[in-house]
Amino acid sequence: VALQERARATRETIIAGAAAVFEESGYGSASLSLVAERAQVTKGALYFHFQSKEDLAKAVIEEQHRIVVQDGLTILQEGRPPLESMIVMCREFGRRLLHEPVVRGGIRLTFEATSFGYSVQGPYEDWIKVMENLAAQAVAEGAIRKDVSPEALSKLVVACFTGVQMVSEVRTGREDVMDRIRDMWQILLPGIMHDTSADRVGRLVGLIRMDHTVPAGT
Amino acid sequence: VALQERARATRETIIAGAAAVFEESGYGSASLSLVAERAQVTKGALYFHFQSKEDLAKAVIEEQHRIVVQDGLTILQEGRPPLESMIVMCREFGRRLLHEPVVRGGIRLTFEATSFGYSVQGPYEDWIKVMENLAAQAVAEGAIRKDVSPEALSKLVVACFTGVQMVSEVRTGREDVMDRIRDMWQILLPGIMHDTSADRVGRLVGLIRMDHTVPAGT
Amino acid sequence: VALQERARATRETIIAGAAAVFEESGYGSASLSLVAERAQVTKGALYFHFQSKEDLAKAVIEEQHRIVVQDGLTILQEGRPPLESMIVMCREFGRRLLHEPVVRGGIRLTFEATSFGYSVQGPYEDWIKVMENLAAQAVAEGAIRKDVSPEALSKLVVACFTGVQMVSEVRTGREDVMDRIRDMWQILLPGIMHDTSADRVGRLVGLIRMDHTVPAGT
Amino acid sequence: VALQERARATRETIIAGAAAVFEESGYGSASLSLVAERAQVTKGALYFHFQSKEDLAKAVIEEQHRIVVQDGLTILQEGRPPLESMIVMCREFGRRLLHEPVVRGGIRLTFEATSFGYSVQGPYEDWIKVMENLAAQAVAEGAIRKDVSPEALSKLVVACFTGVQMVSEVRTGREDVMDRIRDMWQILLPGIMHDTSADRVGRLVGLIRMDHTVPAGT
DNA sequence: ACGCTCGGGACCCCCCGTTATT
DNA sequence: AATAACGGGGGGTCCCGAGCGT
Repeated sequence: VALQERARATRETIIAGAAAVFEESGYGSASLSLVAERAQVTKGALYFHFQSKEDLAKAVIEEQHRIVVQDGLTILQEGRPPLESMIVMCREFGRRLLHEPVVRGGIRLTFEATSFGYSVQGPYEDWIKVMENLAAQAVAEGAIRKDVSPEALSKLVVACFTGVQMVSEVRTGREDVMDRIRDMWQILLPGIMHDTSADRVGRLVGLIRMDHTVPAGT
Repeated sequence: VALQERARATRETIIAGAAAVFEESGYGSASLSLVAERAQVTKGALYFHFQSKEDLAKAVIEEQHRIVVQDGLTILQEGRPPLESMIVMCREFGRRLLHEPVVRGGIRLTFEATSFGYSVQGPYEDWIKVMENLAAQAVAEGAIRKDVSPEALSKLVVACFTGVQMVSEVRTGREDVMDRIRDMWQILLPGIMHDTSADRVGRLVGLIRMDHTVPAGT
Repeated sequence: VALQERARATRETIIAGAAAVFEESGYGSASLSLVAERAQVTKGALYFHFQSKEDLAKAVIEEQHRIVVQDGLTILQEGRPPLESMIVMCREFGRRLLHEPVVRGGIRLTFEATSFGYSVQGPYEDWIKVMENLAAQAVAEGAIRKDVSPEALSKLVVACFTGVQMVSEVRTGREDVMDRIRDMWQILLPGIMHDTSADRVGRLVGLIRMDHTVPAGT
Repeated sequence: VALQERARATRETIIAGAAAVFEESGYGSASLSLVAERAQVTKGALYFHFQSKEDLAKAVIEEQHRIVVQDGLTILQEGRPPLESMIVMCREFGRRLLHEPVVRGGIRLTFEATSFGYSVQGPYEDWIKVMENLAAQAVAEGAIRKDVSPEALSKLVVACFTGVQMVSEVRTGREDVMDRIRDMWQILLPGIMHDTSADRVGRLVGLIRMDHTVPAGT
């Protein structure tokens, strides 16, 4: 098992290196030589753990998805009100994009998935589904107005978050991403909430702060 | 001058071919050989008009920007109410993404700009600025509520549109992009308008239909 | 004829530029684009005057040969003693190598003649023949000993000069070429002259000084 | 270690092929494809052993230098009189130029070193130094006259040999190189030796014959 | 006559993603 | 899992000619 343990560690090192290189260069422009160098591994090791460049890219995406899903589950288990959960999930995802290279690389690969043979529909459907459930609960609870379609809202939240994060990347290298996420909810909430008092909106928006601690574990 | 005319035509053919290839494969995985083949041009011609692959990618992005800016100017000249202009701009951009290969390719390249050496901040700032002006006018007019920040709103609209379009690409190959744009405004408008009556909101959202004709010229 | 005059000037400009580029890069690594740029001429002009890269290289060699032959004739017409003529010819060739780009380029091309299809035997035979005649005269005159073969001596002088100049190029960028030519004769003369008194040798060697004027015309 | 052995063999095969191609075409006109073909190796192998064309050219030069230096050491160890050693070294170098492709290629590259980024001063200084030591010893011994400068003589011998060999290459494809080397010493010796009797000179010049065996090993 | 614009293909060097062999 | 080697294009660009001005 000691060997297996070492293999697992190597594998993760490679994924981390690959994520970094893919994030910088994109799939097509990334070179496995550079990945090997970054991960302090020979190409032989690389090909021992992954069948191909595609395979490696998929592994990065999957690892990224795993991390984000794990974050989501943690939040769900905290038993917050559903609308609050939606907001906190965006916050945590934003944080991962700021600090977790694997997530950064995975996200870039997600939008280059046609460069290799990979469908990223699954992860998106997953995330939309989670948001839709929360939205429906929030409507049932009365936090969100009854004339708001949970389906349309969930899709919008996911899309809007995606765009906010990407435009932040392009404009500021994601420096302002947390601020933009807060602005997003600041504008979205008055359009969907039942009680649009500045107080209630402000309390929810206030959940998005940069000085919160990152949840432990990956 | 006949020569110059031929050269211009060749250049445009190449840009069109390049846009198509870049859209399919992304920057790094695109091959100039394929571009040449697609554009029915030899590498010699390609080399005559563009110094490098980077140069070609930049030309595609710039051509895309040119088209979109032109669309925006046309809309501004139609003298619509500002909020309506914002919505119509999104609609027209969406249409371009559906039907104009150069715009599709340019947009993909925009998000891979770190693969080659190019800053795409400019175009984004431009677009945000236009939106901000319109938003400020709409606030002044009374269409948008006074407690909505034109700055934050414009950034959100641009980011949200970006995300909507990208997620639509990933999920449905952009088949549902016009619907998602309509949903976006359907949810945004009640949060920012002064008069949120279903009637007023509905009339604005109704501007986004697929059966409108595309404005002539590129 | 005015046009022809312009053409001739252009042609010579091109040869000068080509010589410079060939000297720096060698035949194979030289690019006609760079030649055109150096000569401030378009590729069209270049191809009007020369059929091919080979053709251009040959033109440079021939121009170089023409210059050197012209120098030789001038020296012969000065009516010096034959051994003195041999020495002065080496001196003048050395000067050309220091100051005349066409000669520098031509010489480099001479030793890369197998890279393009060109035989440089002719120029060498010419030069050896001239030297052989002078050597024979010097023997007849009694300046050179009778047991020295004019044939062998002439070949050696040409070869030795060639080597001296090339090694000087490699070692010092030809900075010390005149000194090395003087050393060459300093060592050669005592082995071939009839009267090897330091005085006579010194007088001949003294002909090689850098402060002489270059013969006018090219 | 078996692997390393194979790699070493491959590397040497490549160098040999490269030397042959460089000799025929010169650096700039040589193609790595042809090198690979000649050496019966794929481009991948070539890239594995050498980083670039420049790198390959340098390796050829260095291998050539190694061979020649080795020859020189062998001769020094034979304990001949110094002047004889100088002559025998020229003879052996001449033989290498006739029969050893790596040396032929290396020498051509030496004079095209500005085509790639390489300084060949080192090898020349080395050789001059060796010759200078021998010349000084010969002067001390009384074989060479005291008024001959070892420094100037060594430079001339190296330069003269270089020229003799290059002119022989240009004029006869090096067919007559051994004869020209003999002529060179035939003319040089009477100018530098103490005892210029035909007997002594003839015995030394007689060392240069083509029917001697080549020293074993490379 | 002289020259330039534009484009045609053919490689070239590089190096990449991959596979044997050990 | 490291060493060694495989081929196949990758982007680039070179040499050159067709066609049009002047």
